[in-house]
Amino acid sequence: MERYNFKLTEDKWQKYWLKEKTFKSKIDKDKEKFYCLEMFPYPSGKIHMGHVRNYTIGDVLSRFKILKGFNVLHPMGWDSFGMPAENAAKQNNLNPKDWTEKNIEMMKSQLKMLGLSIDWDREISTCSPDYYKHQQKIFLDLYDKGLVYRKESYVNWDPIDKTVLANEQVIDGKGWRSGAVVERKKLNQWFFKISHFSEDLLNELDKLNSWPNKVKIMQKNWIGKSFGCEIDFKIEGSKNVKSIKCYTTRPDTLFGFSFLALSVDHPLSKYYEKNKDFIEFKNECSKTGTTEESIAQASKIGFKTELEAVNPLNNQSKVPVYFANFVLMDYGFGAVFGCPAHDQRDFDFAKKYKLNIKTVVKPSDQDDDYQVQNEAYTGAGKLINSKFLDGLSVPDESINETIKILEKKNLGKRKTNYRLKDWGISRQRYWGCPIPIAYDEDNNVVKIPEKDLPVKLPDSINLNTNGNPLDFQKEWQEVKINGKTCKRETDTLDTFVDSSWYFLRFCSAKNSSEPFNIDEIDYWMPVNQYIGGIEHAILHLLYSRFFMRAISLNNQKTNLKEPFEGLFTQGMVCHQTFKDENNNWIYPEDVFTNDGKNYYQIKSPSKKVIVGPSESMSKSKKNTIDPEKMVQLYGADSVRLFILSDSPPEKDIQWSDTGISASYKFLQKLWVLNEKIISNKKESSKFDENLEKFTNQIIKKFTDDLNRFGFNVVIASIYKIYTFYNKQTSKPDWGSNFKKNYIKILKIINPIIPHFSNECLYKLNCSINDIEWPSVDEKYLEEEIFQIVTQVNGKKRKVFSINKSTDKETLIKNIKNDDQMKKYLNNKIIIKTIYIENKLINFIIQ
RNA sequence: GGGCGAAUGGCGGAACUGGUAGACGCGCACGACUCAAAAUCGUGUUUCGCAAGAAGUGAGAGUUCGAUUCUCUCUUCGCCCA
Repeated sequence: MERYNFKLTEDKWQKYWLKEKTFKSKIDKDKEKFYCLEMFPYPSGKIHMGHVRNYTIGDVLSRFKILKGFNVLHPMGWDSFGMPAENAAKQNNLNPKDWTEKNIEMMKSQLKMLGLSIDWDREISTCSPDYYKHQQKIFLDLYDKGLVYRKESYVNWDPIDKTVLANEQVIDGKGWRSGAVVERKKLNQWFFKISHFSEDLLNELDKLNSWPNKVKIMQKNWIGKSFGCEIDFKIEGSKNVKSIKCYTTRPDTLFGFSFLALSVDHPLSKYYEKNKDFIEFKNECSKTGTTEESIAQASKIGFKTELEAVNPLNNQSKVPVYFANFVLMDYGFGAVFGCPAHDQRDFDFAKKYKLNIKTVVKPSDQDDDYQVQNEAYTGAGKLINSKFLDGLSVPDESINETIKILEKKNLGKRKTNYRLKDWGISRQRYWGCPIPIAYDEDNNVVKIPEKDLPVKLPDSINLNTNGNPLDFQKEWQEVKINGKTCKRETDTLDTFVDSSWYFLRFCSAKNSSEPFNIDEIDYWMPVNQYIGGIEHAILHLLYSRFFMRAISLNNQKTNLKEPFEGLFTQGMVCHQTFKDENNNWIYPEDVFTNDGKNYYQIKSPSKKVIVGPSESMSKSKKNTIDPEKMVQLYGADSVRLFILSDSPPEKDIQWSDTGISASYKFLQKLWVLNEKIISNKKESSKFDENLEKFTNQIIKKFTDDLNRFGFNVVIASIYKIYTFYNKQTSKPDWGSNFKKNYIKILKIINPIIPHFSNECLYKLNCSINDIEWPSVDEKYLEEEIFQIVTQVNGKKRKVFSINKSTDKETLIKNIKNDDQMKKYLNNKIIIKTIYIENKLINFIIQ
């Protein structure tokens, strides 16, 4: 008997799939389509276990759907623009393109080792001009639709590296590389008008029934719809300024008004441009980053003007006007009214500048003389100290009533506001998609004509520059458009743009004349199942939803809004962490143990290793396991089996050595069983009903579990199958229906361990090319004998095996007469008998 | 600070709409094979108890004939946002 040689087998079937183009997808309108997509990887060098988990889940689903008769599209590509390439190239004096392409080759070969059912003919790479030329076309289309605009906006500026930083490069307000305190700097930048769809993006979330609730809630909060009021505050103390417009969600606290705060970019700031103190203040403000978090954490500072704002509900009350660092021009009108008693930020500000703090809301369990003490009260209650508003219940009634009054007096109006801001897409980087725009001598925007697309990145580039390398490419910048000499835009697009439409490109991957073909997206879209990490729950998914809407806007040919019908977010892959006595991380492969408790370093076995908690695999903690090594050691099918087996896919999974080796051993056992079955020459004429029942029931459960992503339970079923069939083959008579059922089993395990299953089927002379998902014969799902649980006062006492045809009265009579049950029931009055058919009887006694 | 989620043996986890808690795997124990070990195979494995039996799904309450599942309060942990 041969041992299972996974190397030969996996190699054989991978070559077969490649040669036969098994997973090539074509439009076939007679078949129901299924578009399965996993988030495409960034080509960072090698695949990691997170990829293995993500792509295994998608692969099992794809293969399952193929066997179920769907026309499956399962493509793969590379999210290949981005900073790591630029950084790596800088460090090693390489070209980002070469670095990226090398990584893609490496990762592609690693993905192929996993035996994924990918249609590689549709492979795309976002850094290729073949891809980004279409992206530039889409950019120009959106520009024509008015969904793209240019405005001055702040960026995070690293004053030492003299470069713009992405939000994630700002750590605790400092540049990740230089450690310098990050400043705000104003630049002209391009924006997508995502806010045009705020309401629609919010509303349509309800229709995404196959998305995790969690993700929908996160998006909803991100869009942040709020109801409030726009108020005009009368201003005194200046001839030039009559009023200031302000947005607030809490107009009901107007009687607690004690200051008005403006953004330093508020139009009013022009009157202070020459004021030395103001300039200094503005400089101080620019030292805070641009994220909401950094603004929230920065200490609140203000610059007092001589102006006073009048309370619209009480002309007698006038309060000072400040410029303050915590007010953003992007939100509302760049002006907020301060009510310190009921907003913590306002409270802090008022304390600092010794402003009036007047309580106007009291909690329901407090008296009317309630006073806010050490912190603002933001909860519900009743209005007090607010004259004609007194007694209104906070928040709903009070807000609505106040707005009504303000509207009646023409002092303000109801307004809906969104937290969602327009999407800034300019990046001051080389390794991204060039923005297809130029500027003429008068700095007017000129579109690059479609015939001149793509605007290619220059191949040779000096990356060791301060700021954007493209700014130093004078020759590249120069372009003639309609006879006029223009200068190209040197900013490139945010890489989130690349991934906002790649799912469309897969439908027409090789189409060189257009980004996608309408007939093709009509057939394949939407993506039926999208699979990826929760970290993309907000931005990537929201941007993609925006793109689909932007493309469909005023489009005669398509009105698709939602790109992803189903979404699944998988958990992370974790592993134990190890440290030496000097607190340095150690790789798991440099560690050994004899008892599973004490760990030592392989290089110096006398040195004990400190075992830390299991955390998500990361290079910095050195707790990574290399998938390629695992595949070489145990085979792809073992790796696939293990990565699905130990935890539900939406939760984190612990990588374990014993776990992977258990999967490996199990396949060996399964192989031995298969060999035994192949070499069996015994004939049987006796139909085995039990075998038929087991097989049908397990197929039913298997199918249901696969449909609901219960992979870990599916694998438990595979183990059960082994045990059953192993016992069956130990019997003298296996049953005349043995082989038929066994082949069904080999088919249902095919999506999970495809190489193994193919090889077994092949050895049994079964056709590999048109495997069908086995159907279930309903008549074997029903049992004639039922286990009926008998309880007394809800406590389980005995389990009876009962024939299904037994009627209720006889059943209860028989159970009451059972010797063991008599112990509990004799001399007791039965008050009530609960009978659940074929399941349970509960006697309630006194 | 806000939102969302989770908590079940020594460990990872299972239990569809409330109805036999602990499937399946790991680990462990014992046995078989072996001179021996590894590998492999078999049996057992929630806790207490010799047993009958009792307790038991983070803690406490509630609804119910019956709660891992539903409701409330609390504790701890995780994720996201701030």
